[in-house]
Order: sequence, then C-alpha cells, then structure tokens
Amino acid sequence: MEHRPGRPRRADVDAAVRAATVRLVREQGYAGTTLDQIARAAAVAKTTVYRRWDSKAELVLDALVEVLGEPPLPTHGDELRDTVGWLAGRISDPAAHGLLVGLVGEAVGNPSVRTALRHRIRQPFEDRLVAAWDADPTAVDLAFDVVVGSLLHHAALSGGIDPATVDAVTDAALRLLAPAG
Amino acid sequence: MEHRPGRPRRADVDAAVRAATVRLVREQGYAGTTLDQIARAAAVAKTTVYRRWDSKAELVLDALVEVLGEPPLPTHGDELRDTVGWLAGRISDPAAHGLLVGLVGEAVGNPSVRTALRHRIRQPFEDRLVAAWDADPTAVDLAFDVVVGSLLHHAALSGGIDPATVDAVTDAALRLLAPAG
Amino acid sequence: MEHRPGRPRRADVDAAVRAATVRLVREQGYAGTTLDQIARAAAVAKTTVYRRWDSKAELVLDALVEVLGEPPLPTHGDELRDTVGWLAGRISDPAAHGLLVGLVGEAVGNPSVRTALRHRIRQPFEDRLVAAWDADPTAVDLAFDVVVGSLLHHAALSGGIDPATVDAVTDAALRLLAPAG
Amino acid sequence: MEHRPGRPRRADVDAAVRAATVRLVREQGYAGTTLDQIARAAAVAKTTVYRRWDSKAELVLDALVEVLGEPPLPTHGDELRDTVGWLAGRISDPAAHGLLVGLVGEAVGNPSVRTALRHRIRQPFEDRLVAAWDADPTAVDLAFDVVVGSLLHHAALSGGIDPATVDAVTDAALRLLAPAG
DNA sequence: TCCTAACCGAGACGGTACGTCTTGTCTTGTT
DNA sequence: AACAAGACAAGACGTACCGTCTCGGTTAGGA
Repeated sequence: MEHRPGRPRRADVDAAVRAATVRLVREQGYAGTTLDQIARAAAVAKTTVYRRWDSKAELVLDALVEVLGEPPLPTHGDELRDTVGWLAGRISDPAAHGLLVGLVGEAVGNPSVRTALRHRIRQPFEDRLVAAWDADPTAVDLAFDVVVGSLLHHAALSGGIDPATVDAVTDAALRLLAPAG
Repeated sequence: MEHRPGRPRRADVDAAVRAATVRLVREQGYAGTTLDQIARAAAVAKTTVYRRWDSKAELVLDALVEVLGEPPLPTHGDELRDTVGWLAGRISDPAAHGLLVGLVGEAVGNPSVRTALRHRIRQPFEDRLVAAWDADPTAVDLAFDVVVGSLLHHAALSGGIDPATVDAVTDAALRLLAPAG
Repeated sequence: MEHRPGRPRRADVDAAVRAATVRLVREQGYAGTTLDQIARAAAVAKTTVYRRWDSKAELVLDALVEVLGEPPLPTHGDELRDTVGWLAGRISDPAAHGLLVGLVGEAVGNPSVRTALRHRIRQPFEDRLVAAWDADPTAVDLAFDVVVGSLLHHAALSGGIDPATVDAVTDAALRLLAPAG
Repeated sequence: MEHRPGRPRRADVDAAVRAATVRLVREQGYAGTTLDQIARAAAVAKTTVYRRWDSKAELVLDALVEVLGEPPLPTHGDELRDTVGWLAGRISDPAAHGLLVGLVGEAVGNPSVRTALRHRIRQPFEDRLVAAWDADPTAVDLAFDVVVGSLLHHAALSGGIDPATVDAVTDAALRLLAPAG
C-alpha cells in the first residue's frame, strides 16, 4: 500500500464534482455553466476543483468518460450489433450527450480537447471492435462518428432521442462496418 | 422604391462582417471569437454589428445560412441523391462546419438558437425533399441529422472531411430515406 | 473646447470612487479594503474603476492627492510656519493619514509607488518652500518626513492626533529648517 | 528545568524563521511576502510556523522585537541622548524599518496589531526613560513617534537613512523631552 | 519495551481578493 | 437614422494568498 506525503485528498470530492458537472451542464449547457456554480453545487471550494482538473474542459471530459463507462467485453454469442448498440444507448443518455455537445464545440480551436476526445472516448471503442472482430479501423472511426454525431445532433435539434432513432442509427452504422452483409 | 428617413445603411457592411465572422470562427472556434475581434476585422464599430444582429449567435447563424446557400431546385432527371449529396458537400466546407459546431453547442440551454437552427437550416432542406419526392418528414429529419451530425463530428475529431467520407455518409442517409431500396 | 471621440466618461464617477476609497480605507485599512467594495460603494462596476486607475495603489494615491489639496501660495506677511503648519494640519485629517499609512507600507518593495509618493506628495510641498523662502531642499525633505512621519506614526499607534501634537511637531520641523533661529 | 510531555520543539526553528522573515520582508515588503516563502526559505513546514506564531503579523512583530533588542540600561554618566540615540540607531537598521513599516500599515484596521506594537515596542522604551529620568510619559510617547515615524518615513521615501539624518532627528526628539534646555 | 503526547513535513482545503476579459447596452459627436 | 468610438454594468475566469486541517512519521519521557 502506497502513501504519498501530505494530507490525502478527500475521497468523495471527485464524485461530487463530477455529479454536479453532469447535472448543471445538462441543464444549462457547457458555456452556460460556471465553475463557481459547479463548486457551490458540490459543496467544495473553487480552488479544490482547479487542483484536480486543469480546466473546465478537462473536468467535463472526465465527467463524460465516467458517464459513458467502458464498452462491454464481447462474450460468446455477441455480435457486432451488441457493441455498436451499446454505444448508441450510452449516447442517448441525456447526461452523456449534454456533456459531449459542449466538448465537441470546444474541440474546435482547442487542439488538446480534440486530442483528448479522440484518445479517451473514441479510441477505447475502436480498440474493442478491432480486437474482437478484426474490424477496419477507418471504418470503425466513421461508424463511431455516425452513431455519436447523428444522435448528438438529433438531441441538440429535437430535444431528445427516442428508441426508434437509436435503432435506425445503429443499423446505419452497422452497414458501414459490414458493407458486404 | 421605399426610402426610410435618415442616413441609409452602408451596403457593404453585412458582407464584411459575415466574412470576418466566418474566418475568425473557423480559426478560433465559436467561444474563442470575440465580437470586438469581428468588428475590428470588418473595420466596423461594434454598435454597427449589434444594430444589424441581436446577438453573437444570430450573427453566426446568419453567416452560416449564407455560407450554406439554398438547396438546389430539383430538375428533370435529378434524383434524391443529388439533394442529399449537395447537403453533405456543403457541410464538408470548413466554413460551414466551423460555424455550425459552435451553434449546436450553443443550442443546448438556449432554446432560441435551437429553434432558429431548426427553422433556418433544417426546414428548407426538408421542405425541398418533401415537395419533390413526397418524402416522410420524420425520415428526412433523421437523414438530415445523420448527414450533418456525422460530418460535423468527423470534422471536429479528425480535423477535416475527405470525399470518401462524404460519399459513405450520403449513402447511409439515403438508405434511411428509401428503406425498401 | 476639445472633444475626444466616443462616449464621454461619466463626470461624477471619479469623485464618487475617490470618496468611497477614502471612507473605506479609513475604516478598514489599505489591505483590508477590496476594490469590489469600493466599486459597490461608489455604485460603479469594477471595470470602470480599472479603466481610470491602473491599480489599487494608483487609486489610493490619487484619492490622497485630492484629500491633501495644494499647499497654499504664500502671501504677504506669511511665515514659514504657515506652510509647515498647513501640512501638519492636512496630515492630521483622518482621511489623509488613513490613506497615507497604507501607501507608505506599499512603497516598500513597490518602487513605482515610492516614486509616485515622492513626486506627487513631497515634491509640491518642497517646491513651494524653496520658491518662497529659498530653503535648503535637503532640509525641507527632512522637515517633511518629520511632520508626516511623526504624525502618521502617532495616529497609527495612538488612534488619533490632537492639536497639541500638531503644534509640537510643527515646532520641531521648523527648528530643522531654521537652525540658527 | 521544566519538561512538557511529548516531542520537544526543534530549538533552531525560531531563529531560522525569524531570519527568513527579516530578509524576505526587507526585500519584498510586508504584503509582498508570503508565509509559504518564509517557510520554504527557513526549510520548515508552514504548519510549524503557525504552531509557534498565530499569524503573519505576530511573526513579523516578533522578528522585529528581536531585531531591535532591548533598550540599554542607563549607567552612570549616561544622558537622555544616549537612549534616544540608541533608538534612532536601531530604527535606521534596514532590517528594523523594513519590518516596522509593514506592521504600522497593518495596525490600521487591525486593533490587535496596534496594541501589540504599543506594548511590545513603544512601552519598553518609555518605561526605561521614565524610570531613569522621570520623564513625562506623554512627551516620551511623542518623542518616540517623532524618532520612529520620521526615520520610517524617510527610509520609505528616500530608500535609506544616513547618519546625519539620525542625528538631526535625535536632536529634534530631545528638544521635545527637555523643552527648557 | 511499550505507551503517550506533542512535534514535524507535506500538502489538501475553504474562503476570498486580485486584475483581466467578454457580452450587450448606452451615450457622445459626426455624416 | 446610421455610424465610429469608446464608456459602462454585470459577472466569469484562473491565480494567489491566508490560516486551518489531516495525514504518516518522529522523538522525547514515563510506565
């Protein structure tokens, strides 16, 4: 068991801040949410937030990673559809697309956010598909962008995502992955 | 010919401001671009900008509408693919998706932007498709979201859009419009 | 009459901000007074304060200069004592020494404040004495420091300055200026 | 010899912290010096500093008391001038007036600092003069303020104190103590 | 040898001020 | 009226500092 010197960080702060971030960004949008608001909602000082995350973008990205969770490990009998459908389902969670829309906007003109988005969100999904079904990475990237982009845009313009839309988008993405099928 | 009293508006201001908006937002992103910067780049006072547009969001939206242009009127021999492909081609213009990404982010938690985006961008496209091919409005909405959302997300994460991606996304959207085909 | 372009500055702001500064610094000390407090007390935005003064130190210095006023022009029959006594009287004003104490503390390790204090407070006084009575500049500097320093320190430690102290200090300073007398 | 239970305090810490305080405050001023800086310069944890002194003001005051030292006991043949001159000499030490200027500024709006300054700096000096020459306490207070205040102010504005100034100020203070002389 | 009590280093934490920035409004004189 | 110029209100940003706290680990005397 390793111990770093100094007072240990409060264990419950990360979760509280992330939860406040998710709630407030969903309600007010990325730009409309203040770090003071987040800190106040999490019952924490603003300095504490800045000690753990370098910027608002990092915090929101981190909250998003946690909200999405990890793509499930494929088990016997699983098909490609299960993993793609899992992604579509996660994005249709208001918590997820509420955070993601703001980050995508921030990615323009902020290369570090762009890189982080690619590495921490898209990459794990791609890795799983490539490992399990030997899928073409380029096709997977495009499928990811279709699933996430379509649903994000749909949510932003229409206000929500219904199951039928999730299915339709999932089908469209699957066709891109198995053109012969 | 109607004349309102007082000094007439300068005819070249609108174009100059829109051009400055397009350039700066593409380079720096929506949030990273200041109205002072835009006014300075257009060699115009900030008051002049606010006299013509109510807010930054309105200005950017207006610039976007001009950059996109109108969907072409279908002529003899045209197929559905021509119109959907036109949309994909327009979105792949960096000027277009640069502006749009920021606006979509702004639409969350800003209902008026959401409404404007729906009415001034998506609606004209839908009207044309419904008029010419009697398409199902709901399917058209989804196809629009797939085309625009996928390409937007792809541009934001990958930094650009190549023709192959445009084609693949166009195909995917067309399948949603003609499920039987 | 000269007119600069743009909206003219509100004429009453300078006085209101200076008045708020004088009052708050006297009550709470230099370090204990916030620029937000000053702005709020003057019913003005903080940006407006920073547009007119570069820093808290500049603002307080400016308020001090106004509180002190100009040394009187010597008239027929005036003696050295009138001018030195005027200085002592001005410093004994709580508004004056309240501001000055903080500035002197700031002058250590802030050369620009030190220079400003010398040029805007001590210099005018010295100039007057040298012009009217051909006094020795070095002696005047010392006399100034005795009057101001003694009263400042007395006020800081004892909480106020009574007329007898003012007289005693004035006498002491005069002896430094007329050693033969 | 008394022993309190528990680990005894390190014997060298007080001196190291005071030395660091003197050096840093002289160089950067009172407000410009951080307790973290002091702790780092003394190679000590901030907690250790706060265990021994209640606040920054207390620490600086304590360092000042040590720097000044005790007024000398009057011996046979000593005159008033020796004691007053001793005070002037001590204040002209840059270490002394560097600390004192900041404390005097802090004393405004911080009554406990004011009281401490009076009791720990001025009082011992006054006691000595009253005991040895039966001086008038009020006159001694004023003489103290003249010596300390004048030299402090002179150092703050002129950057240093030369021996001639020390003499002149000492003379001025002595005249206040022996009006008949 | 264990126990107790206080010390120390390291650093997290709450609270608050700083000076800067941006949005959208307002107020001048000029065209 | 429109326009240029710029002041203004409101409020968020990210940094810095003070004084407190909470750990693990240390160092003495006493049981």
